[in-house]
Amino acid sequence: MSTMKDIANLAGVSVATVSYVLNGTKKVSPEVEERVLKIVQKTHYQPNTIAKSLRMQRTQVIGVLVEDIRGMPVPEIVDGINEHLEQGPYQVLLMNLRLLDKLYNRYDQLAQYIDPINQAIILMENARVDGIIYVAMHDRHIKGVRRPVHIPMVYAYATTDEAETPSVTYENERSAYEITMRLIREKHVRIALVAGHSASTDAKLRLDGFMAAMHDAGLDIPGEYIRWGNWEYQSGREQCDRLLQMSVRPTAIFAMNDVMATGCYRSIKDHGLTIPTDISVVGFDNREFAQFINPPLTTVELPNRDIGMHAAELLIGRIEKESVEEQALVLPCRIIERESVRGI
Amino acid sequence: MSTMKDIANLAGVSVATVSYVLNGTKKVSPEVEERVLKIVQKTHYQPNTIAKSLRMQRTQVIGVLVEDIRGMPVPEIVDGINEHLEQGPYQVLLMNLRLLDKLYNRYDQLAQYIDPINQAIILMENARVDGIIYVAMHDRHIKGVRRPVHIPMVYAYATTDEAETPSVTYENERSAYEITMRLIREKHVRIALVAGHSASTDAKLRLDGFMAAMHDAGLDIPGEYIRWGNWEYQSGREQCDRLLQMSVRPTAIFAMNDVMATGCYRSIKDHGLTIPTDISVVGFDNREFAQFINPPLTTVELPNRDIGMHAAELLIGRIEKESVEEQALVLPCRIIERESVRGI
DNA sequence: CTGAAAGCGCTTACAG
DNA sequence: CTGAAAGCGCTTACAG
Repeated sequence: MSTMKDIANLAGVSVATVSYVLNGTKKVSPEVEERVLKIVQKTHYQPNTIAKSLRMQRTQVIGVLVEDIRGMPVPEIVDGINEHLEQGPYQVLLMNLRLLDKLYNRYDQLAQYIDPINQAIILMENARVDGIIYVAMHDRHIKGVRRPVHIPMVYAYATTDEAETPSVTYENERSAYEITMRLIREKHVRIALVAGHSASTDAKLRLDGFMAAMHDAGLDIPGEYIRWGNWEYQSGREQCDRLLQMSVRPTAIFAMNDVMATGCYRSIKDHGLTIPTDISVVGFDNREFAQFINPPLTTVELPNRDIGMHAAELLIGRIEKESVEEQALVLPCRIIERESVRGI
Repeated sequence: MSTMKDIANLAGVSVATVSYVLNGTKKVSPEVEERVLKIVQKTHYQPNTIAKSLRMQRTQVIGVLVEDIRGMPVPEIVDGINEHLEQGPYQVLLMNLRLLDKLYNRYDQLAQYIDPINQAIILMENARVDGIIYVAMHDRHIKGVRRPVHIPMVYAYATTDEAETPSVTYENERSAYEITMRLIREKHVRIALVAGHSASTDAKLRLDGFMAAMHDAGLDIPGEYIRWGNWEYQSGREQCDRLLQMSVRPTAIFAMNDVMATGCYRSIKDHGLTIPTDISVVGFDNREFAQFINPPLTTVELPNRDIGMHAAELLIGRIEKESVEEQALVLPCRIIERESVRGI
């Protein structure tokens, strides 16, 4: 691979001049410029980013640290980051903590993985990334994570109380409120909740939203209508079984995620009932399969790509010091109306 | 951030010596070693990877170029790459071509995106990655892509005729053969095919497997039993509708992917029939939802993570010149037995 | 308008 | 066993 020195020799100029014409950082006479450019073309010269980074003390690389690339919202968030980055010169150094299996349904136990997380951050610092985006798998409050020195960091899909560290999440509680209201507006009164794992922040926020909607509508919630699952299919099915064995059945179920909603579908079918004729069901997440199941599921779409785009935007803003924008963005979700809800 | 020079000054030695103790590249007297290490601890010294890369002429970074991070097999393949890389010192520079929407169901049109692909490869070369893994979204034969200079490249989930360029794919045709045989072993005779988009390599390979199995079993395939869809839900539903309106209906359907299989589910339900009592259905891909639908779908699991792991292994092997292993790996799939098949 | 030179932070022959 | 020095490929004051 040829270097600027090669170009300089061939063109009979100094490397400084080559640098000036390549970067347009200084006026250069047209003849010299043309001479240099011709050689550059001929030799297919390509700059060495590493050398440039060392000299400039910035790499134009941002570190993206994901809890697990397979985690539900993660690819879309990363895609959003990439989309925002398409405008600029930044590249992405990806580190995958691979915590999916380890962390699954253990929302309280991120603490024991703080070491590998911090280790990854140190590696990114050593690689001299210009900034870091931490991409979580759950809407969690993260603490104890290393604060990188001299470079900005932003949290996507999670929050932190680290000062000066922006985060981008979504309207978890409000969306639960809205979709519950959706049911209430259809005149449902006996509405049951199939909740996620009780230790998770998501479950708490969605529970709050549900309760608030019911309260605002003046509706009663029998204690036994609140069924705690663990986000998994099987728990959705089992908790729905319980609901359907009650003497006074609910007419609508809010499952806190689409997977558990699918478990409810199964249970309802097993009981010889039909959705939405006999009972309405709504989910949360708008997983791809929500449109494929029978009947297609009304659910809440998360703004995953927007989370990524905004996280990247906040980070770049800090890197380039243009602005220290709002600290904690909370993006709206969208209710996707399908065929699993019917009025009373 | 402190540098080796700082450490050297504080310890009263040369930077060479600091480098020797940090990397263990030369014997150093125990006293000096201890002195240096103490300073390193105290200052929290961390090496500058960029400087090291420039000097060593290798970055220990591998470029991962994905057609789209949201594409079905991609996160798992990337996860496999990461898993293999956990052993070593390599990091990942991720470039996301974001071709999902552009390329969806346009299997013949990769050619028009060759420019951005090659541009991405050049950027990776400039970043001096030690090697590149190209991760495709479809089992395709890729040509015309730039061959990076001086660094190895391997294709994951696709093949190429570029000489010396290894690829890792899966047993597409053979798996279609196997799952068709699965149906035949259950005494099905009237087996229909809901095929993917006719321009895609996947569809061709799976068709070949299907035909071979039918042929080997001495079974007849009425022309109208071969229904061409386009991989999408709606096409699965429509083609299945056609099948069910025939005077002699099939007793089993092989849908070339799980999404179209789900379309078949819908169609079958609409016709008042039941799976698997009235008709058996099998899919391909083992998408997550295959376990959630009613009844759970028998399908083919792709070795996505293994593809990533092997791709990384092949690449590292070439980078470190340990071996020039087999050129084209083709990994086996696994049939996942669930409840959508019944014997006659 | 152009170039000589310093320097980013490392590693590694080479000399002692 | 230790160190002075060159050099990886760039950018950028500084001088002319």
